[in-house]
Amino acid sequence: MHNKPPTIKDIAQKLHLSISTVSRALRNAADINPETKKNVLELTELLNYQPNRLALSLRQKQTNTIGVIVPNLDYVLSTMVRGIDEAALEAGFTVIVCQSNESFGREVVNTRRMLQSLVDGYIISISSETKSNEHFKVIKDRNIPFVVFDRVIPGLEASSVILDNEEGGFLATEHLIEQGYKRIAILAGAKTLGISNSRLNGYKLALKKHALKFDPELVIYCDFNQDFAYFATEELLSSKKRPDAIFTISDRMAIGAMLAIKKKGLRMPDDIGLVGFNNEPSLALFSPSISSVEQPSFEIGKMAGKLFIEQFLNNDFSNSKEIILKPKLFIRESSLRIAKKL
Amino acid sequence: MHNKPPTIKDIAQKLHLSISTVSRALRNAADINPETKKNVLELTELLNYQPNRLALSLRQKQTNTIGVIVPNLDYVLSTMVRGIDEAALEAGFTVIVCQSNESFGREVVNTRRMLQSLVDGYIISISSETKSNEHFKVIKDRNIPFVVFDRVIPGLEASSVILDNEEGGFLATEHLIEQGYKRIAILAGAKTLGISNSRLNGYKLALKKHALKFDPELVIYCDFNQDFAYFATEELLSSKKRPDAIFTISDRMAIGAMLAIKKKGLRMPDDIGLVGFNNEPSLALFSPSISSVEQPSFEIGKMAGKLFIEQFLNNDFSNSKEIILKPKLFIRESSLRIAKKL
DNA sequence: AAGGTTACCGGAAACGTTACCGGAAAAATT
DNA sequence: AATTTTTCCGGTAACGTTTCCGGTAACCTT
Repeated sequence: MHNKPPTIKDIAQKLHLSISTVSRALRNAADINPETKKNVLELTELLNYQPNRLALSLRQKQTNTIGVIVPNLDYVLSTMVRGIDEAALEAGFTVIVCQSNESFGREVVNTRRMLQSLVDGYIISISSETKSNEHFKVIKDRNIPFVVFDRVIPGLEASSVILDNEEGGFLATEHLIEQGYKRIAILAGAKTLGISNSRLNGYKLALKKHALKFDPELVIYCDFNQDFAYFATEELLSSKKRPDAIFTISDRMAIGAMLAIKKKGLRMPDDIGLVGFNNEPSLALFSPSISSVEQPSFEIGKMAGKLFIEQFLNNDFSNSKEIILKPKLFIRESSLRIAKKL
Repeated sequence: MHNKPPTIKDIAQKLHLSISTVSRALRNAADINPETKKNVLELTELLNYQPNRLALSLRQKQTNTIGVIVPNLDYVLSTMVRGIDEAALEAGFTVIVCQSNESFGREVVNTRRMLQSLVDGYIISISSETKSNEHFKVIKDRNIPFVVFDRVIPGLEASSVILDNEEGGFLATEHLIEQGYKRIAILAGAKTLGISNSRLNGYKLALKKHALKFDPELVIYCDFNQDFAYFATEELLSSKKRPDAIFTISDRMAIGAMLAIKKKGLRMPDDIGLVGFNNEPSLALFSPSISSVEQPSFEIGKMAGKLFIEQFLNNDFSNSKEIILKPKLFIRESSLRIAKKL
C-alpha cells in the first residue's frame, strides 16, 4: 500500500536510460544531451522526485548538516540558534539541535549519537554539569570540525565565539557603584562555568577600580533558575549587613531576586538596586523595569555558524580562532537612582 | 589527516571475521558464538565504534526519526516540542525540528526537504500563512504517517491532538462577563487559522449564554505579535464606544494590549479587564498580573508523539483519531474586580 | 577515405549496513 | 560408525546515489 518514492532507477527505466545518465541530468551536468536532460527533468517534476539524502550522504561522506548541542533553549540560546540557522541556510547547510537539559549524561549521549555519520561537525555550548571533556576529545581526535560558543569547554582547544563576560560583569557593577550603591551582592551561577567566573571577575575589577572592598560573603554561587535565586536573595536580605544592590548573572535569577525583594517590602531602586544579565524582552515590562546586560545573541550564533562553515570548507580547523563580542548595558528603573545623561 | 571512523569492515578484518559475523555480533544476535561476540564487543568498545546510521537507514528504509514542523518556537510550541521529544525518546526515536517562521514558503521547503528519506513521518503545526495543503497531500499520498497538533490542517484528514479552543474562548469570556464587563473586545488572530475561529466561537457562545449582543466591531483580526496588538488596542480604546474588557488569544498580544492600556492611563481591572491565552510564566509577574487561559502544552506534545509512534508501529494511519485536551483559566489581577470564592 | 576528435551514454564499483541462504564443522542421535 | 541435527560462520545481494572508465556513433579534419 505504501507508495514508494520514485528513485533515479525508476526514472531511468521509464525513459529507457541508464541511471548514470539520469544522475548526470540531475546534477550540473557535463556530457549530457540537452534534449535528454529536458526529458529527465520533466519526468522528475511529474513524479515529484526527491533525491535520497541518505544514499547521497553515504556516497559522498558528507551530510551538509551541523549538529548543535545546547544546554537548553532559553531566550538567549534560542536566539543564538536562530543565528546559527541563518548562517547555515546561507551556506546550504541544515542544522539539527539537541538539548542536553544541563545534564552531562544527555550531552554525552547526544554527542555520540550525532557521531553516527549524522553530522559533518558540531557547534557546542556545554551544560553546567559538564566537567569532563572526554566525549569531545573523541570528536577532536577524529578531526571532526567543531566550534564552541557561549560557554567554552575548559581544557580543549577549539575555535570559539563568546561574549566578553568580564566586560559584562564590569559594566553592571560599575553602573551600580556609580549609582551610589556600596554593598553589592552577586548571584554568580555555577562555580564550574567559565561564564560565571568571568562575570564575577568583571565584578571584582569594578570594585577594585572604585576602591571598594571585595567581600566573599556577597558572592552566592547557585543554580541558574528563578526559585534558587529567590531563596538566595531572601537569605541575603535577612542577613545583618544586608546588601544594597544585587547583580545577577541571568535574568531568570533577577526575576527571582525581584520577587524576594518585593516580598520583603523593599523598594527598587531606592532601598536596593538590581541588574540582570541577557536583557530578555519582558524585563522592560515589569515594574520596576529591570536593568540588564545585553549580549548580541543572534550575532554570536551567526558568527559561530560562519566560523564553522569557513573552517569546514577550508578543511582547516587546526589553528583555532577566538571571537569575542561586546555586551551592552541597558539601564532601567531597578537601578537608576541618579538621573543621568546617557 | 582525517581519522576515519571505524566501520564494521575494519573490525572484521582485525578479528579475521566476516562482516556478516560482526554485524550479527552487534545486533541481538542469533547464531553467534558467545566467545566471538565478546571479542567483537570488546573491540568495538576499544575503537569507539559507532554504527553508520546513514547506511543503516538506507538499508532498512527506516530512519527512526520524526520530522517536526512548527511555525515558531515560542513558549507554548517549545513546550509542546519538549513533550514530543520525551515521547520520541521513550520509543527510541529522534526528533528533528524545523521552524517555518510562519512562512508558507519555508513550510513547503521544510516539508520537501524532510521527504528526502530523512524522516519516517511528520508531526506538524501549520503556519498562519498556510492556505493550500498541496505539500501535505504529497506526503499523505505516499502513505507517510503524520500527526497534526496545536493547529490543524484544514481540508486534510489526519490524526490530531489539539486544545479545546472553543472551551478556552468560552472560559475567558464568561469569566469577564461574570466580572461585570459588558463590552468585551477580542483580538482574534489570523482569520485563516482554525484556532482563531474556535476561540472566537467560544467567545460568541459565552456572549449568547449570558444574553449579550455580539458586536462585529469588537472583533479585531490581526497578527499574533505584540506590536500589532498594541496598535489594535490603541485604536479600540480611542473609539467612541470603547470596550471595557479585552480578550486576546495569545499572551504576546495581551502584553501589547496592556502597554496600550497603560499608555492611555486606564487602570486594570477597574477601567478595563484583560485576559490572555497560553499562560506564559512571566504573566504572573507583571503588575497587574495578567489572567490567562492555560493549555496543557507538554501533554499535547507528548500525546502527539505517542499517537504518532503508535500509528507508525501498527502501520495504521488510515482511520484518524482526534484527541482534544481541556484548557484551564488562571484568574489574576488584570480581570478580577469582584472577590470570588474559587 | 582514413584517422582523430567530440558528444553522449552505459557499466560497474563503492559508500556501510543488514538479511537471506548455504555450507562446514561439531555435536548429538541412532 | 553412520546419520541427523545443531552451531556457527561466510558469501552475496540490496538500499539509492555518484563517479570513474570505457565504448559507440557521429562529426571534423586533411
